Amino acid sequence: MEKTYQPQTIESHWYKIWEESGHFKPSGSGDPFCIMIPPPNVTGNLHMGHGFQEAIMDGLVRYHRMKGDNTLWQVGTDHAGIATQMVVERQLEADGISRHDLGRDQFIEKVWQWKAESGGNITQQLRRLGASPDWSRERFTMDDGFYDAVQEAFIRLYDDGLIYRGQRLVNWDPKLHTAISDLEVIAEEEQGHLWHFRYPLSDGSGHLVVATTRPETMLGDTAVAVHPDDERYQAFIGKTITLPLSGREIPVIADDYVDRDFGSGCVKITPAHDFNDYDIGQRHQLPMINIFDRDANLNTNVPEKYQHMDRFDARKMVVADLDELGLLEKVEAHTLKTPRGDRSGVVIEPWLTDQWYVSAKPLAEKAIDAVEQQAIQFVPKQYENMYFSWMRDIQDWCISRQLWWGHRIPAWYDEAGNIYVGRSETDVRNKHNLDDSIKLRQDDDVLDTWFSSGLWTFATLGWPQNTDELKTFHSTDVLVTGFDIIFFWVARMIMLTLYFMDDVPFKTVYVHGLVRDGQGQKMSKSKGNVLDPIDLIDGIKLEPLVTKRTTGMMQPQMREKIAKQTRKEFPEGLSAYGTDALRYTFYSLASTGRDIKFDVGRIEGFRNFCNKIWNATRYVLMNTEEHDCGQDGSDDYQLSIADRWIISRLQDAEQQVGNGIENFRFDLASQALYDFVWSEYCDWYLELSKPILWDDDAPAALKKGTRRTLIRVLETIMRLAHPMMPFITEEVWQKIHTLAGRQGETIMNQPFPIADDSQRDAMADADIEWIKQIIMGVRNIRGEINIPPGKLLPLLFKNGGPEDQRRLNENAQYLTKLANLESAQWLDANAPVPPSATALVGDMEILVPMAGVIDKEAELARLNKELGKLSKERGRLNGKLSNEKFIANAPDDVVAKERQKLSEVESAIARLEEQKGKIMAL
RNA sequence: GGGUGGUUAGCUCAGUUGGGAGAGCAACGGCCUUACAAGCCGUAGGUCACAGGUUCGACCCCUGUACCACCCA
Repeated sequence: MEKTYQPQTIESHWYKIWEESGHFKPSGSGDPFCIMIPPPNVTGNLHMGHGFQEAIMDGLVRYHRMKGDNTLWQVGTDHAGIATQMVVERQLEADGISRHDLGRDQFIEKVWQWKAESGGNITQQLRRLGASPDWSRERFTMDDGFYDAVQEAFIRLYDDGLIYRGQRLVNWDPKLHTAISDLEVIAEEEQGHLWHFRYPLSDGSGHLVVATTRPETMLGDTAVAVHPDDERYQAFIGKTITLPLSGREIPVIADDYVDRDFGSGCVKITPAHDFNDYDIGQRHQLPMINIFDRDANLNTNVPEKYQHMDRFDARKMVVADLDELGLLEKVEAHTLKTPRGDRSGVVIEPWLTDQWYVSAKPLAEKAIDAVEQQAIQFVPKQYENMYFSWMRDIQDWCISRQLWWGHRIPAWYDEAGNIYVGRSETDVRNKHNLDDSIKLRQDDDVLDTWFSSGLWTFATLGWPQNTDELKTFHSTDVLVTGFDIIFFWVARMIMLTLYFMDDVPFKTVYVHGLVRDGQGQKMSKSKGNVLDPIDLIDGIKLEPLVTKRTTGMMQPQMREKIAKQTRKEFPEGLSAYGTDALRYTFYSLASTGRDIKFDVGRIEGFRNFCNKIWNATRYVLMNTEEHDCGQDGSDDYQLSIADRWIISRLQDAEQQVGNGIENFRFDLASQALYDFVWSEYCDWYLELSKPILWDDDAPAALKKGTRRTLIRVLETIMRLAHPMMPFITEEVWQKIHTLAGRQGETIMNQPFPIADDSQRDAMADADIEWIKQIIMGVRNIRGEINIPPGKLLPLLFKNGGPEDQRRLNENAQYLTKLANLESAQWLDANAPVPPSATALVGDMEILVPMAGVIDKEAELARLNKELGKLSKERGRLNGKLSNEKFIANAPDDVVAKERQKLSEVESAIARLEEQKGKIMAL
């Protein structure tokens, strides 16, 4: 074996073998367990969020596979309407072609071509993370079967009266010319202004001052609103305003939506261009005046001088014109949340259009019930509140998009505008007895991508056919996802699945936090703080990293700052940490919080952990290969106290790791494993094995027992760790499993270790604890008073009981080796004691004679430090025990425990004081 | 404005019926000791955000405040 762990040489090797051997497919036996991957965007590249999510899912899937479950991890990608269409349009643009030049059919052809060439990027990256989904079942939301399922779903919902066409305000992207969902609108704080305008009353009795952040929309105002209880404006309610510039007469209305303390307390109402104003407009039956065209330029509903102007130019002109009329009262700087399209970056307009909607209320009722009845559970639980609050106030869902790439809406119109929904034009004609004399035209729009991904859990399993897979694996077990898409995806999956399957899509939703950088900042291209999981696996030099972070930026002026910051943070670039270390870092961060701060310092620690495992394996192999370690199942071996101890501790580790995974606490599982491997198996057990293996006089049966334990515990650790670190565990397991008496092709389908309480051994635990106490006591003396580590020391034992004496007799060889002793000698009660440095193990004193090695002052300092700690503890205990109420009220066992502690502390103080006196007297 | 989560060692985070504050990294001192210097040994470091309350006893339960983050309006 190499002397250090080299991840890159083993990862691709094992992944290829796993995939080719079909180990990712369901076994066909055992309880079904199924996870659906949240389908990544086909245009996407792997980011840290995917990395985290994949690590969790793969951990769960590998765990269940090892437990013997019939495990399916369904994989696939999402066609991502806007994103994909934009990618292809940009490519065409480079050749000077627009999609309109090509026409719809040819453009879609181009998209499929692009998908064939570049659409597999993200799935290749998933493989690098060690993900083990069943690739043979990979689906795409636009593939034929899925397309049919989506059409079917639309038609059924329409026929059942749950889909309708209507005119509403939508989030309109004036650049991409489509409605977009709330999820695709990013509202970020930007610096703007608050303009205060005087709106003259029609009766000439004065004016009202309205404040607005969007002056241009005043051309579409149809009212001014005040709060009904606002004393300042009572007299104005019911009067009218003559709207400047357009001269329209509009009413002053009262509505308690108005915030009296914001601006002047008077609000202009523009129902066609603001969501809140729309609601007010509905309540007061106000007319809606649409003043924008599809580019968000002003249309012909405004005075001629503003027509066809860009909205921002119009803003300037409106302000200037009002100023000139003496109607501009003041302008204040104002921070506001500006909605922008996350794809286009332009300001989104609320805009009145004809769209298709799903009636959400009837679907939501059952979806709320399912969570209330615990048919679906959220982990952590508090996300259920988020879900409920959204569900109980749900709005109808706009599902049409003005794009070409996507699931085309299966609706046809005749020339009179009648709507017919069906599987095809022929189907529609048959269904409604329409002959060829009636011209039909299919709706141009496609469906929201979330509509299709809402069917993901069952359409991937073959719905609408009632396939075996559907029967076996639906409903699925766990959905792993970020809280940011609870509304947009999770909630909609629940609604649609209940509707079509009369069943929940999944039983548990594990909601994880957002992966941020080490400072807690959201990772984003524009901030230049993005880490690519692949770079953490393979490593990247500084210059390529800088280049990567500074190319293709929306704001080139940031380039220098980002370059500087990157050079400062990663002067050496990033090391190649390997997949297992990356995954382990994710697990260690997978607690219940909402932010996952990814600190590069931590991944290094876990790469070192991999190296630790690697080197422990080297040690074990050196001592077991070519030896009888019971691999044939023979039982002529004897277990040492250390063997019994590590086996006992292993049960604890197995239990904690298993519990952690079952409860989605991968942080606790990974921590328990780390502690066991490093702090118990490596730090103590491997060291304790040496005195036996290196002792030529040790009995063969004892050596065999030690070898057997070394290899078998290591083999068990590999199985315990496999779900979290698949590669190194497979590599090591392949080298060691026959020595541990195991057979099999891969660790992937070996049994996951289950704790066995009969293997716990309280006596071994106590004896080893005693040994550790002594060794640590000697090491403390050594370290504190500067005795060279190589110096062999004589050690005396004083004032111990029979149990101490037994332990010393049985375990002297461990003490000698691990504490580097020259001798270990039991002192009788009245034997003379040389001046010594002392440590306490219970009532027993261990003594290192000072002659020649120990500095008097240093030892006094050490004793004083120890005494300081003890007397502080004594004060605390005395205070507690002299409190009568404590004695009266606390449970007896607690009181007894505190008394016991006090007596131990007092005895320790007495001994150390005595010791101190002796040393001072020297 | 409404809601949710958070505030524990210099940093990133654990702490599960209220009963002796922990880990990793960083720091300091000492070590190439035949698995591992990506290591070993030792040490130091915390009014558990703040203020009240309940309790014999509070990091933990209750109330309020401050700050941070996110969601909704």
